[in-house]
Amino acid sequence: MAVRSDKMSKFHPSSDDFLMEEFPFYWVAKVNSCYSVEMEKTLKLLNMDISRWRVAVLLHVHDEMSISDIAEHAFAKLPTITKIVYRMRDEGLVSVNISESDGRVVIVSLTEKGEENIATVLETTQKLFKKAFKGFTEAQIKKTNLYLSRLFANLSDD
Amino acid sequence: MAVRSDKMSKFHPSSDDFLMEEFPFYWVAKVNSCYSVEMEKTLKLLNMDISRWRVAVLLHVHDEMSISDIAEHAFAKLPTITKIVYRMRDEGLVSVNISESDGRVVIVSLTEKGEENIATVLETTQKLFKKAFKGFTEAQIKKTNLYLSRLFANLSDD
DNA sequence: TTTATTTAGTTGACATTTCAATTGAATATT
DNA sequence: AATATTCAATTGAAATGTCAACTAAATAAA
Repeated sequence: MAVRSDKMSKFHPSSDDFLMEEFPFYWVAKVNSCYSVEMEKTLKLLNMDISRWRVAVLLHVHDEMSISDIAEHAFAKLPTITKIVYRMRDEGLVSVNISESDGRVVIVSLTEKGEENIATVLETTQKLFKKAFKGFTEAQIKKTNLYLSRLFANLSDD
Repeated sequence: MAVRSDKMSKFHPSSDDFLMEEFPFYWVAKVNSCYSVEMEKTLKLLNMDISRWRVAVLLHVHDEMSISDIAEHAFAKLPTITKIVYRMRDEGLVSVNISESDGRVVIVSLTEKGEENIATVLETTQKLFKKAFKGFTEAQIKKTNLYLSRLFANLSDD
């Protein structure tokens, strides 16, 4: 037990022998940032950004979502998504309708223009994803997902 | 070759059998977001936020850094870091000096108050890190770091 | 049925982030 | 030495994200 906590201590920023490069959350932030920057390069050509992209790809996969569904899966707060959605509506990328079964709920879906737009983005970013996973086996990608999902589960466990 | 690209295709958002939960960058963003939210809870008690924390922990580890060094390691743009640094200076957390060897360079370091502050944060966030790594062996943490660092290397490789 | 509570979303004020343009120091070129 | 170029950092304007307070619909409690 003493040995185990000794070995593990270096992963905590308070430790004397702590190294940033050993800290998973450093790498998570670094990869996330780098991925965002690379995506932005492609998205800028289509007057999109990471926020619009996240919303659009969710709608591409799920067809119809409420504002709070989107907020949950796009990792942003409700007011943030509200504003992104109406920005995207003003740009003709999504359509916005009130749910028939529940008058409080706003249903968002991609317009034709939105679908075309995301198709272009997906086509263009293919190369990026290929490059990102270069040298990874299927098993390694799955393991990456597994470790990350476990970190997430641990963090959100109360 | 055909088999391999078939197996790998589901990790690309353009694929028909794509699932968000199989997409590493989805998990990266999710973990990053959840980590940030949890950290903010602790940091708020000390009038800090993620930005100040990132700068402070870098200075805690490296003692002295230029603005652009900080920008590079804190994953933010130069103007962003400039403003965070002077905000932190106004709050008495860091001191700011012009480099003696190069008049363009601004050297930033933690003040005593800044060090005290980060010590408190580190103490308080110990629990969070313990929780996050619960069930992880040392080897698994290292593997997580390895996979993430490989994703990063691939992404930033041109 | 009336009232209270919960839930989904919106709005305005505010802090923060970013881009584009700029300053000024250091280096390279002529 | 004079000029041009590059580099580090700063600034103001514009866009974005978030909190707190609010509206309105749905549900629960009285």
